[in-house]
Amino acid sequence: MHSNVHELIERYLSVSFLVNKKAAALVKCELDEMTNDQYYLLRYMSKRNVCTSTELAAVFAVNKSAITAMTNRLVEKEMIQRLRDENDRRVIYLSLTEKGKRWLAETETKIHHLVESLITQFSEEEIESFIQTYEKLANILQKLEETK
Amino acid sequence: MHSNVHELIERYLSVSFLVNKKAAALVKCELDEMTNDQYYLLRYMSKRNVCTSTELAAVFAVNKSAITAMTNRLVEKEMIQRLRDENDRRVIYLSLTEKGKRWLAETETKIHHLVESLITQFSEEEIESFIQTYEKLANILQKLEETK
DNA sequence: TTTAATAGTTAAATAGTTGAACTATATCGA
DNA sequence: TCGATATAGTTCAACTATTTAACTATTAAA
Repeated sequence: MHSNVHELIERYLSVSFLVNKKAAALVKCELDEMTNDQYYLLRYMSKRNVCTSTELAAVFAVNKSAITAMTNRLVEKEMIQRLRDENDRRVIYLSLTEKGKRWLAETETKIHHLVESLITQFSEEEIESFIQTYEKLANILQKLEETK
Repeated sequence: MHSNVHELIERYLSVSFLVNKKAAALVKCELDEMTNDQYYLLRYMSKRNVCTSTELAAVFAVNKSAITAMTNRLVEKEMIQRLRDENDRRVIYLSLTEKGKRWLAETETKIHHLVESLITQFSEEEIESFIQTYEKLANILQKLEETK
């Protein structure tokens, strides 16, 4: 039983590494002139509608200065815009521009086709339970962070 | 049924992104003076015992010049060494030094404890079937690459 | 034996990241 | 109300990771 846990951990480390790298490479092929991080940033911002640097730093698990650099590049590309809060002038809201929304919509279509071609090779039950476990793991990681 | 697939894809994209970022941040905490990529590189090389730049480039899904840069840094840190093949003088074999082996062994212990604390929150059956699906996905991605 | 292919490196450019120091603004307690 | 403290975000220097194109060296193939 104990050595089994050890083996499961090894398998998990190897497979998660491999899938991450290969999936990132596939996603990248669909992103003309944009990077994977830029895609995920726009994707997250689009879901939240509006958000702040501090929030992004927490979600991406990086320093705020990394977010400043990334958002600067996205502002230059006219994909997002900054808007200062008039009540609390420390905070700056980030949101997608029309160009950013257009690009994201087109890209999401491509990425969905890509993921669909992979996901449909599994039964619906298998994928459903896979994602459920994955989401449990995400929750555990989220809570772990909150306790620190 | 069809809109369900769409939703599954969305859930997969969100959860895989989140887990990747949070897990990478946790792994990083255990790696003093080394980066996540450097850890995974040493880990892979250790499993293969000896390998080449070309092989690493394929596994990491990056250009060979990226591997040259990464291995240069690891040679500087005395974690790996280069050895030219005497039969085919184009190829250079990469392998861990004693220092590299020592560091990796210590680090693997830490990472295993980390993953164990997460993995043991699931039943053995749940983890087993999760990893099995994950491995199927890895195989699909591997084959997809080979056909290209 | 010229020509192809293969293995790896170099160099310039760009993206992502950290950590420390910084500006500006808001909040809180005496 | 004022002075200390906290919060939001930026700047800068240093570094890692990556790509693309041009390159060297070596091997294989016509």
